[in-house]
Amino acid sequence: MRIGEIAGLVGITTRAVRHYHHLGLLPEPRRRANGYRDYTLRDAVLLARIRRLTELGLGLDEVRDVLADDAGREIVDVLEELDADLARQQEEIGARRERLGVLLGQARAGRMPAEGPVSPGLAELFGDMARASAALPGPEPAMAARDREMLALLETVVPEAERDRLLGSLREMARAPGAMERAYEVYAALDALADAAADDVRVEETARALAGLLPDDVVPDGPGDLDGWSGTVFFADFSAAQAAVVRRALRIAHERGAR
Amino acid sequence: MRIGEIAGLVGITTRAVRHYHHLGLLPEPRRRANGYRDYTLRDAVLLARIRRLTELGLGLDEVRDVLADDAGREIVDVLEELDADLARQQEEIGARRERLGVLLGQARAGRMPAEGPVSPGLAELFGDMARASAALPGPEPAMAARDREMLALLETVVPEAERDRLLGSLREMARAPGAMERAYEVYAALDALADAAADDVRVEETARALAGLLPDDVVPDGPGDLDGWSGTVFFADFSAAQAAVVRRALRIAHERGAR
DNA sequence: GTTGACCTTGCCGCAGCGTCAACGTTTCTA
DNA sequence: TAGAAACGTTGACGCTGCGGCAAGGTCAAC
Repeated sequence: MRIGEIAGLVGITTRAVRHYHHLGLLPEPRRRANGYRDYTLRDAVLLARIRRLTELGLGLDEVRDVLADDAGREIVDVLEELDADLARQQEEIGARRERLGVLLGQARAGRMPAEGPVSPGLAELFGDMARASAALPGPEPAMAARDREMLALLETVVPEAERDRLLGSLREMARAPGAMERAYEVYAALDALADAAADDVRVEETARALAGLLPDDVVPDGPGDLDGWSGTVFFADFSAAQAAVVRRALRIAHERGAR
Repeated sequence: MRIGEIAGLVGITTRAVRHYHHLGLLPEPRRRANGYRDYTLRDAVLLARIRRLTELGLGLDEVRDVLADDAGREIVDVLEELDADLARQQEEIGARRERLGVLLGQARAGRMPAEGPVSPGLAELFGDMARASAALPGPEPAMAARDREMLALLETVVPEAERDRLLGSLREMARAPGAMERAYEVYAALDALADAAADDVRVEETARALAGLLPDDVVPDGPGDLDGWSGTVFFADFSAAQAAVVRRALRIAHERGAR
């Protein structure tokens, strides 16, 4: 048989056959006078075994191991490991499909947030925001979108355990009567401070309003938390007045928490 | 932020961040005086979106598509396609695990055939052979192992539909009373002809015995089927007498089938 | 001053082949 | 009998999503 014939017989490509030669999985057969490889039925038998093994999901080096040792002992280990691996993959895919299903539900309903895929809990919070915003006159404050971005970032940043606690606090806050309306007032007030200086007279009252919204347990451990690079980065595209509001609000909330 | 800081914040590696730059997924940020990349919070937000999307299983070019068009329309298509893809993968893996489970059962019972993984039906046939052989005195004829190899090859070679029919015929044949014993007599007789010439006196009776075992529908369409290269390959390491037996048996079975 | 932890660009490697390229051989057809 | 189509040969690059290493430059701390 020539290479095309054996490949067609076994149901693989000639390229794969040569690849197996290259890897030493299949010994090079004798050559004809013209240099063509000349295969026998035994090669086909071997190739068929290789194909069956690879179709199970074994890597080519594992195939080589299995073909090499006739112990019949090691193959059990390889197969068990492979099965465990496949089981893990199945679970992973299942989890992904679950998240995907939620996202697809949002996306189909036209409620795919611009922030990209987020957890169900956060998606619900964003939905509440959308409803609250729709009930208010005028366009949504830019700061609201910024806040959602920050929350989406926060969600991917914090570890799992803390994430649930944090999300819980947020949703609890959002469910408080009138909280959404007050939040949107703060957003609007912050928008109004987009070009203001740090000593603007509106800073203090906006900070108080913001502090009134913050749950105690989403406040960082100390007000010094936003002083290092994280602070400069965090406020990178805030106006001086906006930054001042946030700093002041955190300080107020922190003092309140300390009492 | 420097690259290590943003990478740590978002939970990816610096290498990945640079990779995203290279692919144009994430715009290169400004550089500091020393050449270091200087990231902002917006970059972190973007990176977090990228991470969430890749964790869903999107490829990086799909991520780029999703990030690029704000239509919100295309993302539904991408997600649906992805979900369908994942569903297909799950089914594939499930099928593989099923086959693997059968194999593991065989392997754990020490009944892993030397021919490698085969279908449950063929495995059962091989099991019958093993039992029949164990009940007979002496070692198993080499031709029996050769036959199993051929059957395993045949199984991977023929298309699905025909495979089931063929396996059915084989198992029916194997269940006929005394068939296994007669088969092993033929194997032994063929072994005995390993060095014999084509005109050996034992050829005719062995061929008759073999023909008596063959179901009509596993006989090739015509006896000419084994005359081309497939014949020379098929008989490549048969002795002249063994080849003669098979040819004669096929002819007998074919004539019988024609009547 | 020197260590150690950063940063820079750039290139190789991975699995399992697909896909040219550039060329020789065989076989079918006009 | 010539030419084209369909095979074969070796060799090399491409794909995904980065990891890892090399050979430096930079910065803060001891």
